[in-house]
Amino acid sequence: MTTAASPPTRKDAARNRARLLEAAEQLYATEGLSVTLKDVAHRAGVGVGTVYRHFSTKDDLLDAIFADRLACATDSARAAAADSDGWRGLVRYLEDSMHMQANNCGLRGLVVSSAPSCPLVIKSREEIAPLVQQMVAKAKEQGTLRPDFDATDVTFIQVALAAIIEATWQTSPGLYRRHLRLFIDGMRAGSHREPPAEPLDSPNAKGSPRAGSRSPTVPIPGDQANSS
Amino acid sequence: MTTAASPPTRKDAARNRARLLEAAEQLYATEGLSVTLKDVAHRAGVGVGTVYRHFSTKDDLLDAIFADRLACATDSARAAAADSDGWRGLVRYLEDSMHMQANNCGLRGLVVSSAPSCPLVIKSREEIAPLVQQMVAKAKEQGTLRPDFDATDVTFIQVALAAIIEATWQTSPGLYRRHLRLFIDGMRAGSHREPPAEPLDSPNAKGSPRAGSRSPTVPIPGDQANSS
DNA sequence: GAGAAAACGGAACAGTTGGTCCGGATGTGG
DNA sequence: CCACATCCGGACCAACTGTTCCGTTTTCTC
Repeated sequence: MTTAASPPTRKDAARNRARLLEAAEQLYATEGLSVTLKDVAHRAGVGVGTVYRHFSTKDDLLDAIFADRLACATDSARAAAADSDGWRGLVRYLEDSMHMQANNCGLRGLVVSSAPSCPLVIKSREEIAPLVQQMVAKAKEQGTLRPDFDATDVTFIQVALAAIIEATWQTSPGLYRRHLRLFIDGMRAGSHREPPAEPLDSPNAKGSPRAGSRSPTVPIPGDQANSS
Repeated sequence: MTTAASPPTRKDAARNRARLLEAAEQLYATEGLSVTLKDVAHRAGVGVGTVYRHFSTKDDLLDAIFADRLACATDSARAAAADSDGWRGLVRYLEDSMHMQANNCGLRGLVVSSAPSCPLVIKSREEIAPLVQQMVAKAKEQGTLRPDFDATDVTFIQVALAAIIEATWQTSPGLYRRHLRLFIDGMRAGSHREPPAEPLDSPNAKGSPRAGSRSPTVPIPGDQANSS
């Protein structure tokens, strides 16, 4: 379909494309998704128009840059799911994925975004989800993961730790591992004392679940149940 | 000092101020800090100029609105610190503070912000910090909190859970309690298996602490230690 | 080389945002 | 009832974003 008459790419075009990719990769990794296309162009030593000649939109550029990172994350999940020890695989996947996020601000932003605009991010999530389910199921069978743990909780742990990394990576890049360990210790079989709330897909996991269970220590003015 | 010739505030001025406060409170609570001053003015039925007549800047407005919320948070911490059972106080403080954040998007944004621009937020943090330290110390003495827990970890738990709330409050407003419980279970004395990383104020809690401990499951291209 | 096709660069555009200004409406005190 | 201080409203400004456009430059082919 696309075999017809691909015009032989010009030398300068190829060079600029490479420069753009490298500049964007560096900038997005260190500065996060908020960097401007003007910044990318400037760093690459080209004009903004050139950026749009190679990438039709900003999301296109992001896709091109983070393709291998996301593939790497999928590989990590695959390897972890293949581990015969479910618990070990799960812990390794968490450590690996958070390690990647700790070293790439842009990747962190992509993973956390609730409504990702890049198709590759969506694809990556769809690929990883069943792998995580495998790990969770295996670890539960083997009795090392607390039985009320849900596969969807893994995503939220990643979101939570990403926020911690975001707040601390400049001053203590490795601090997040401390709280990852805290989460992991809470995931272990036998560490829970009370029945937790319902997992995500439970229909009645909504509203203020504490209502009637006990009154808060102090009145809470912002409480939707009280206000107005 | 301000007793001299306070001009008797005009009726419409007082009315508009009240309208602005109510509109801003509602909007910031439901929409988060990203709402525009134009939105606030429109909702209050006034013009933007009127907003700036009453509040010199956006931060001023935020301070005025969230003053009682922040005071409430401080009260919660005070009450929790007064609990004779350190563990119970700590858990209640976490539950209360997260409950407040779950019901107010704007408050959540203020608490999470790494560089708060509102003076009241800074003041609130300074007041709460020693109270949290009291709870942590007490719970450690009583042997219910794992001894390697640090008072600064409380802040990060709040940041982490705020991110979870941010991602889920629209679809499952109470889901965050599930992960709060996960964290709490990880905080219990006796739940840890390995020595965790150093707390925040440790001088050597930086760099990739995993280096040399073991190689990642898959190569990580974004790793700063590998790249370039 | 010369000429055409392709790529380049950055000014310009549209859409945000927080914040300013001033003519005109509105209360208030005498 | 009226003069005057005060307040109101929204047009306006500056700064920022992603994106488009077009005159100019570079490269490739003959």
